[in-house]
Amino acid sequence: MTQKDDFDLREFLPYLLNQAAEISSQSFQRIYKGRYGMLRTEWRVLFHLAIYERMTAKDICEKAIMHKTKVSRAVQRLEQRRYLQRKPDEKDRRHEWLTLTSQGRAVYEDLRAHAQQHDQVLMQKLSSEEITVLRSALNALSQP
Amino acid sequence: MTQKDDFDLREFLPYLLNQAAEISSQSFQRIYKGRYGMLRTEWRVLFHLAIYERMTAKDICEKAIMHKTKVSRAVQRLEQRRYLQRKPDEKDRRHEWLTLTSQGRAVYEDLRAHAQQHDQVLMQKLSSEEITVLRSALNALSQP
DNA sequence: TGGTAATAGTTGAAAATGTAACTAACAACC
DNA sequence: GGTTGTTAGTTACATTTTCAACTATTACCA
Repeated sequence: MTQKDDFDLREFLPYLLNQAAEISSQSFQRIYKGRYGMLRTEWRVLFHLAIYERMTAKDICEKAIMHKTKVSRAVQRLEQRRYLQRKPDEKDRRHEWLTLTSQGRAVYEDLRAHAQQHDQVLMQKLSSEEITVLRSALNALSQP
Repeated sequence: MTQKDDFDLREFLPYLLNQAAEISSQSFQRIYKGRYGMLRTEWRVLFHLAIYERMTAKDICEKAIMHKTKVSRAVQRLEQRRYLQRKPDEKDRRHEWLTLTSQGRAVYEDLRAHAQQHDQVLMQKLSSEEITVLRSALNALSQP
């Protein structure tokens, strides 16, 4: 099993990004899954609602770049657990405004603390210059 | 929908990495899916076999950090399409050596060309310094 | 006004993934 | 040599995701 080809997978950005994303997500997954039985889609929706306070499912789709069926199902499950509330828009009843309940916010606060701690651990693998450049590069790559 | 919280999702590495990985993978996905009906797991296995020539499924699991059931199923599908061949190890018949067929190599060559082109496009969003730092940071984060 | 198009969100079936249990082959130890 | 443990890989079943079709509501425009 020796490398033959001149093409190196470890230079191919989509591959590298996926690898890093996968690995760095795993330990955080253990937290939200272990503590609250949540899925990746669910913590993402929860975090967006905590940060932006009041959004429609559509808003979340756009911000989080998630398909609407994913969001729809995540919202359903978060609602079942009483982490969020829905309220139809008065003017346009196709829209539904979503907000966290106090219970949902409590879960967020807990997960956020773990997220920040988790980020600290990840960043220990990098120099502060690397962190700055990494963040800006990732943001640049995240623009479609 | 205004930002409230002091915690910024765009600083949280697992989130950022996922976002960047997702977006940067999409246009490449259109290629391998559109041209060969392949899945993400499949092109990964194909590329590993092209680059390392001769591996067992176990080797691929380790290199690509993929679960063995994913690899097993990807290998099955690649075999059905005659992109690879299996040959049991003489000495230890638990091992199976996997190699690409000429057809598989042809598919690889085609996809590799597209991958490199795709990488060029992605890198246009970044400065050359950013690219260097990004690659090394991603490699560091990929070590579990 | 009425008819067509567009939008927000949901649902059901099919495809993919994850988890755990399984088979087959080898190793190690008594 | 037989028992027990380990390893490579597959299979079965449950959970998620994807894709396309659907409902309900609003917008557009002749």
